[in-house]
Amino acid sequence: MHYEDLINSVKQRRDMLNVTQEMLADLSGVGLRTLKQFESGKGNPTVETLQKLGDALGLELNFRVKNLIAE
Amino acid sequence: MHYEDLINSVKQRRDMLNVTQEMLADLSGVGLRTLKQFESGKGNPTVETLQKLGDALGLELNFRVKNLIAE
DNA sequence: ATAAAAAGAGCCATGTAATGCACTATGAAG
DNA sequence: CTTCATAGTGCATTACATGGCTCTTTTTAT
Repeated sequence: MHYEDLINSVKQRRDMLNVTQEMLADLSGVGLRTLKQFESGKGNPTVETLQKLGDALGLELNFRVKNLIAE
Repeated sequence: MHYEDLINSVKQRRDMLNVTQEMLADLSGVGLRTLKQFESGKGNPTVETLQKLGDALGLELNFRVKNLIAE
């Protein structure tokens, strides 16, 4: 999963739940500015930021073994 | 997946591949100091750092929808 | 027991993530 | 076209992640 996929996971999930950036910022405890930067692809967030967002959205961050065959 | 699970994913995978911290630091392009901090649970790495480590170990970072029932 | 390898920690400099505030851009509804 | 909600950007500040160096601790092998 590339970085953009992480971004899209958050965006899509947020849209699916009908939550605005402002609401998600409040719910997750992540600053609105930080969330905006993340979603617009500008940042290099820390794992803590990702986990806060994930927690608020019911997503969990994990490492998966890559499938080398079906890239 | 909690933060410790991310750490353990890297440690276990590194051990499985018989790679030292020093080797992984070189392979991934992550500083040895940073890797040591991460594995010893001290840090709050950026997603870039996690992805570099993942790339070198054949792991990919992703968001999964949480299963609320079987926590 | 001891030596070598690997892992962890302190110190420090540099870069940048996080954040608030104010402003702009985009988009939808009237 | 205007208005309102939502999303994106510039700027400045603070906090901390990164990474090299050195030293200590732990683990492993002989």
